[in-house]
Amino acid sequence: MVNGQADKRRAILDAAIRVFARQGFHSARVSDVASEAGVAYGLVYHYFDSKDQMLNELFSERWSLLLDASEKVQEREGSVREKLGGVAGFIIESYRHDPDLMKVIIVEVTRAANTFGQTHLPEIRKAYARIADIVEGAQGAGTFRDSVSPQFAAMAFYGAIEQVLTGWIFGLLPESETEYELAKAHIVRTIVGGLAA
Amino acid sequence: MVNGQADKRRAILDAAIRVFARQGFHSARVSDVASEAGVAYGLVYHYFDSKDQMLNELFSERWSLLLDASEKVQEREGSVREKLGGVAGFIIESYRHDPDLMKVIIVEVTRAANTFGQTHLPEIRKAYARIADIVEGAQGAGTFRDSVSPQFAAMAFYGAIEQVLTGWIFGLLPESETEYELAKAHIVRTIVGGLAA
Amino acid sequence: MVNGQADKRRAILDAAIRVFARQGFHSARVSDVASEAGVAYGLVYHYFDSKDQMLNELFSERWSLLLDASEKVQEREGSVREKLGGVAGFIIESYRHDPDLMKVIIVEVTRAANTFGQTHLPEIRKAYARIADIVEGAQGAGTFRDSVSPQFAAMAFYGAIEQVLTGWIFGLLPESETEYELAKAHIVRTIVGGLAA
Amino acid sequence: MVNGQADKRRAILDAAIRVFARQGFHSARVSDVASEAGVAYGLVYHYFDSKDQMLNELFSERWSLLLDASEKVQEREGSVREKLGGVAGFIIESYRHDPDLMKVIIVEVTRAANTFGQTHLPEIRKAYARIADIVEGAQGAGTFRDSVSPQFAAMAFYGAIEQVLTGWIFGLLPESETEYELAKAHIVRTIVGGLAA
DNA sequence: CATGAATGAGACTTCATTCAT
DNA sequence: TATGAATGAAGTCTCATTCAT
Repeated sequence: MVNGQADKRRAILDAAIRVFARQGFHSARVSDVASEAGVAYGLVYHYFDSKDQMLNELFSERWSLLLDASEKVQEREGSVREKLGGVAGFIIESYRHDPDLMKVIIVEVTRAANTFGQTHLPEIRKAYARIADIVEGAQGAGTFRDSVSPQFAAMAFYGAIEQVLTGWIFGLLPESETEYELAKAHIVRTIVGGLAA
Repeated sequence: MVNGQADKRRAILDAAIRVFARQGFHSARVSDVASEAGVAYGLVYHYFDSKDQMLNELFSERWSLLLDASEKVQEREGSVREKLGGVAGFIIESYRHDPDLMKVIIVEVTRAANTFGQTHLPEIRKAYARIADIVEGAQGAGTFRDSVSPQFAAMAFYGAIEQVLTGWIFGLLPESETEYELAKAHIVRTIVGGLAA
Repeated sequence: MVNGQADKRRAILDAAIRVFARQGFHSARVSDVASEAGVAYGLVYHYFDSKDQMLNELFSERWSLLLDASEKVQEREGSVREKLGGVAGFIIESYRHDPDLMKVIIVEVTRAANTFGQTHLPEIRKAYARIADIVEGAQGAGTFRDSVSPQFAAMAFYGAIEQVLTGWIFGLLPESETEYELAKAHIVRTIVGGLAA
Repeated sequence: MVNGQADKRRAILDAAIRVFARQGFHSARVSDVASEAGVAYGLVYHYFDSKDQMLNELFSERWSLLLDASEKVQEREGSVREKLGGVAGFIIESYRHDPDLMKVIIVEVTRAANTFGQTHLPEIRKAYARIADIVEGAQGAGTFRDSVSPQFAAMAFYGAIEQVLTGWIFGLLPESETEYELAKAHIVRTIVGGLAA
């Protein structure tokens, strides 16, 4: 069975997503992941070196998609709004597609300033840089005012998105297919055009 | 000596801030806090019931100040910009005053969706509500367009601020007295007026 | 292929010698043995019941040769010196022929007072008895003084040899073809004639 | 209670000696040591960093005494026989005083070519060097023939002693106060004067 | 014969918390 | 108040062994 191997590995990783999302990485025991996946304890260690490695892999797997998407968005022709909309859209789609995974990534990696955040800082930084590039382009073209640095703007933009996801995660913002679509537009409009009437 | 007591308690709390900021809450041992404070192991348990309680206290202590400030800002006369500027200003001043504490609050509580985040959700929610109130007021007055919900706008605004702090924490944004001042203005201008020229 | 079977089995056993010698029995994993032998994990268990059994077999295989040799030496005509020289010679030749195997035998069995040492005590005891018999014969013939018991003398003699091997194993004594030959003579001369001038 | 601390630490170390001697280091669980000492599991780790450290300390503690004794013996005036007798005597007395400890040292360290043996090789080597020095002195004085190297002679001498201890440990040689005394004399006589009549 | 995925008991180590002094 | 020894539950990781293919 050629997929038997890959399937179990995937099953463990998927179980890890659910367990990490539910209990948090630190409170999640490896045995929780194993039983969630319906496999024996030791099999987890057959496929992964450590509990940490699972989280690392989960993060990198998803984050590299985000980086690829940001890359493409930036290279494509289009207005700033379209480009920033592409980035926001991808992140929100990622959440829509697998909210647990995005929760884990945000809560355990992106904001975990000490352990995993530090480990993946280069990858994280790259994503911010992509956004900053977009802003910088718009400033060069005169579409954006240049009173704020591109890096600052990138942080504000990304932070706004992440916090909306956090709102959904914590149950502070209403969640629905419509809301997801609205959010994409709203985020960009808020950051680009501002809240002012 | 009536202050001897208070001093030791304070010393432990302050040590906890430094240790939690440096190592993260989970990696920090109670003994680390004790030795950072220069007191004996067991004394921590004389003043606090548990390791968790220290973090809870640290959070609530600071967060209540934020709530108070938001309250006052809202009640005071002034433009939306001034009000939002007041909130952003208070948060950034909090970071300027004690970066370690704000780091701990953001990393370990505000974004920790499972444990402490859940515990303090009511308090956290209250802060978001204050911001939403300000937005709602501006929408009622016609100063803000009402295409986005006040709650959504509040999240975007707060998220932008928090991410700027995160940028400082991670060393992704330049940090200086000037930068702090600029940030206050930039955040409000970005969210209220947008990035567009 | 009747030898295909035997070959794989032998390959595993030989690999075990190298791995046990390199890492020690306890630190050696069955998978280490398998990969050293270039066979699959489970095949080890096709040929052997357990990890222990490999060591047991390794020991018994070699030790029985030593017992046979001691037997023959004892029965043969000759002086005590020649007989003891025969025993010492055989042990040193064993080391010369396969140092890893002798290292494993000495380190993991002969001196392992609790586990394998106990298991193989009867076989080990037999070897000491052969040496004691030789000494006893010499004492009966008046060639050796009888102030020490044959058992005691046997231990001293065997211990001297084993420690010389240990010296080679640990790199404490120089090792070369010449040294091996010298050692054979020196050991016997030292024990029989003493160090005194 | 000023000795309370030291007592518990000692008790654990002493318990470790008994447990390691009985079950062997690898088969001994830390919990076995703790319950043998009558203390809680965790207290072992209050006093020692690891299971290994206990063995290391046990070894070094005793071995340094042996080194000191060898040092003194060598410096003292006296014949070679007296000097070698001093060394053999000290080792045998060590065994008489605490057979379990000597068993552990020999079985788990002195002959454990891989882990602990390697760790303590410098200390072990020093002891052999002391004996070699004595032999060298006797060869220089013409008391000993110089056909064997001092190092070789030292190994043979030390090996003979250690094997006698091994004989006691394994129950292969009779053990009694008288036997201990006899052994001291016999070992030296055997190595110095030889077995020949 | 051969493979290597799957199992699960076992052991070390950590560390929050308690307690005697 | 203050100390730090003492407790023991909990969790990660290892690895011998089994088993389905």
